[in-house]
Amino acid sequence: MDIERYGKFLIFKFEEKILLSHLRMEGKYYLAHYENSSYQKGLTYQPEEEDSKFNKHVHLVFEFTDESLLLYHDVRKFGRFYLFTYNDYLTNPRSPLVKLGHEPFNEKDGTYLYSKAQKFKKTTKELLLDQSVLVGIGNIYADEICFLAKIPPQKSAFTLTKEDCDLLVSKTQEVLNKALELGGSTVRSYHFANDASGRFQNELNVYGREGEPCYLCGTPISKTKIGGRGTHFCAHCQQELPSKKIRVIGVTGLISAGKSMVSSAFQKAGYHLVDADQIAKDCLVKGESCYQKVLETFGREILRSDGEIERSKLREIVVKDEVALTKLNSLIHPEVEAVIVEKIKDERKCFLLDVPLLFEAGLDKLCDLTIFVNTHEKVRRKRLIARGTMPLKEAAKLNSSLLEAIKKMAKVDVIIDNSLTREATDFQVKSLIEKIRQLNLISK
DNA sequence: CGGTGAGCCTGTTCGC
DNA sequence: TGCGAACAGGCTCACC
Ligand SMILES: [Zn+2]
Repeated sequence: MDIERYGKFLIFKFEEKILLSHLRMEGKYYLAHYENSSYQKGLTYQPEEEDSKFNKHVHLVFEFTDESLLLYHDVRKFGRFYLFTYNDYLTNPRSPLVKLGHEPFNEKDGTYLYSKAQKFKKTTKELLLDQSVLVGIGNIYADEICFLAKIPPQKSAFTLTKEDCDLLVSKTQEVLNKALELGGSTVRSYHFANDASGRFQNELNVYGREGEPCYLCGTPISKTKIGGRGTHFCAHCQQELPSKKIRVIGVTGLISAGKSMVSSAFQKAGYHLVDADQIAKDCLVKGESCYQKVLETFGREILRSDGEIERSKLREIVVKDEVALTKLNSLIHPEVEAVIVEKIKDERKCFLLDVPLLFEAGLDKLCDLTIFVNTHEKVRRKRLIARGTMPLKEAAKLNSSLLEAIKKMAKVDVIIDNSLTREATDFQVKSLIEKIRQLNLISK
């Protein structure tokens, strides 16, 4: 006998009949055998123990010719069964299969989802949960998909772009594949002896994490109700872009987080790069704006024989002396800012400001949009979980630069996560650029 | 018509 | 410790 699956339905192909089975919330199947059966795999089913904790929820027992049993167990009795023939189970209007949408694994991109989204009156999350659009996405996974796609679950589905839908489809595949691989998500323990439970619950970014810090930005995860379902999201990571025209973009992030990759992608898209580090260097050249002031403050011992400032000496002083660092910054930052303001004057051009200390120097106020390039957070999280410690408790042990990073991330408009592959980062950047392009077209 | 909420069920958890 | 209320992974249908 054959068993197939379509969406959340199991299709039992008996000799003459088709039985459709939907487990709803808590339905489960157990392989079993009677006590003195020749078949010995699975658990021993003793129907005479009617009131046992387990048996009282067994509502159906399939007896097969090899004496194996299949028990249908469902605490809440939400599960449903439908009986059809081979002739009509795919076509009978009463068959739940006829209303089902596409299998997400077969989607090559977001074209189909986009076509559905445009006619959809409700939110993005409800679009994902609607089995007549895509099959197999439940409440946990809808939240996780929205999080990974950085789309607010409450966003009206018809406002989704084609790129949003591309991203949603690819994240759907990612989430469902991973969940299948790990045996699903066991979020409540209705499990009995010998029950295998899933492990995907350990991978959840938002579901069931209300009030806990977002793994990407540290913002406490929010919980609301959408379509009557508990809905979890990061109010910071899953934000819409500001609705003004975006001409000047500031990018920041820890050293070697991958900022250069982001800026080169923006340059390819026609943005003019403004490199604050380079400007700061240029200011210190003999005869330039900061040269004299820095010399007056730090003395002639920072000079090389040719009269130029030796930057490594300056760094040495500043690294161990916080007062000196503040002083140096107060000399350089206004100059850098003045140069940047001058450079971005041309209203017809778009600019990308690469500024390591974007917020510290107050340069975020020049930007229509700010981006933080984040890295290694996932790796950190994996380590924490592997050690069996709570991310929350460990938060205090984070090194200061990471703490700074998290503070910055809470201020920033967009976070690009560069912890995974180059391709993954590239995709985020490309879809961001496309989003900004669309936005600017509308707001013109 | 669209959107909301009740209903189906039982068990667990949380606050008083 | 007891006790009631809220809540739970899904989906349908009545009602406003
Ligand atoms: Zn976040």
